Amino acid sequence: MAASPQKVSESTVRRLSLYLRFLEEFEEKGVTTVSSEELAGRGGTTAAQVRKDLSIFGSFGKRGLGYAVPLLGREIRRILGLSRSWRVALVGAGRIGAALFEYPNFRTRGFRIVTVLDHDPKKVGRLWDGTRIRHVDTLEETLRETKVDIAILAVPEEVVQDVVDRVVSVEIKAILNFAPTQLRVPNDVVVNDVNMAMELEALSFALVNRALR
Amino acid sequence: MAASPQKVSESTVRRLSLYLRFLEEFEEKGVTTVSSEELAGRGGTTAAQVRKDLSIFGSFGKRGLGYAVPLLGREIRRILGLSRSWRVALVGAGRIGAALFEYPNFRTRGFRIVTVLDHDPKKVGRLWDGTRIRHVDTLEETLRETKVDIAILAVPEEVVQDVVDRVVSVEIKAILNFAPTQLRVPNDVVVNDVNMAMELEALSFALVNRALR
DNA sequence: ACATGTGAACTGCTTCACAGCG
DNA sequence: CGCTGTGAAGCAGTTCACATGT
Repeated sequence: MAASPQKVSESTVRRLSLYLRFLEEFEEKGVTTVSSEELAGRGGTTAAQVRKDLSIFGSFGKRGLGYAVPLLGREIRRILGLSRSWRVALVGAGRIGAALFEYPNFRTRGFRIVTVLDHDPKKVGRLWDGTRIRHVDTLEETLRETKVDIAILAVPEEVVQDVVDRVVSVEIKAILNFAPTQLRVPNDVVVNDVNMAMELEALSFALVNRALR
Repeated sequence: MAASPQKVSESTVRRLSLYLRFLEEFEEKGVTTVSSEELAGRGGTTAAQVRKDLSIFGSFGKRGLGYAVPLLGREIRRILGLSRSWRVALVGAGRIGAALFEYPNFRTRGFRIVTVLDHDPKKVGRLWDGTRIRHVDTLEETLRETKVDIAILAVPEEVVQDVVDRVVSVEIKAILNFAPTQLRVPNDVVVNDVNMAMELEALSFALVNRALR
């Protein structure tokens, strides 16, 4: 049943994203049915885990057969909220901002960058693929006018908390943060961090402790 | 004591990175001692968690007092393997690669990008801040010659598995992957993924399910 | 007196194993 | 018969609470 799920762990959500990607690959190859075994085999998880993850949201499979690829794809998209498109603001048009703007996987998943803001007067006014860069001083008005749902922050760590406070003040509830700083936000706002230095540090730890495994 | 730790969870390692960052902030402010309470307060964790995390590796605090900031910083750097410097190769000099190359937090933590590789003949031969871009065809020789420890992959998903296989073939044991693909590697190789589309999808899910919290 | 270090209790995620159903 | 869906068991990570040491 597609009933209201009780509690969904962060890891389950991440795996759903993964399954969706695999399903799309299967779909391209013209595969119409997959088993939990096959879905698990592709990535780092188990068949039981796949079934548990999906069962939180309903029963999408056919016993003795498996899951219908296009149907399961649709269901996961719906669960993740990807059947609609999301309006995204990019704050910070530096190198990271530029890379993100070009990143093809955002668009294909329904994330539309409708707003770009920057501090640098030399960049303000420029057109990026049809989107005019506006000054970060106009953040509040701009985000309101362009009806932004999600803010991506690619600004220096020194200013990121200021930017967050302003983003939160216009009722934005979801933030993707690229600055290596722990943000303070009200607890109805969701923040996801992409911390590249932290990822390298985890690799460093793994290398040093390679012996004990 | 700094004895051989049994089992260290991924989350503990991530939090150590975080603590280190906070310690550096405290150090800048001239604070000489912090309690687990203060370390936890800064970021999203608890005092008990801080003490548990640290106790895996030794006892670095003084009862009744707290932790000496510079000492604990040194210890965490040692634990994470950050007392030495790591030689890093950047494969892919596109937008994401360029952003990463400029990213200041890599250098300050001892990650030195000593090698840049790209596919595009127009980019090969260029100097990026003293590092000459070499053709990805020379990957094996170049990584060996430049004694690379860690490879950062910022290449299109269509080619990433090929690149991984070649990187693995020259005995590199740590990979930071920016392509939205589950990589196949031997199990003595550690891979960390930075999947920005997945992060946005998690935000999408959170927005859709905001009601039930 | 105060904050660490740590066993014990708890919570939640993962794996197991099998009943249920096409 | 085969593979899903799921309660129960197992395991890992977190929180609690207090003994320990300065």
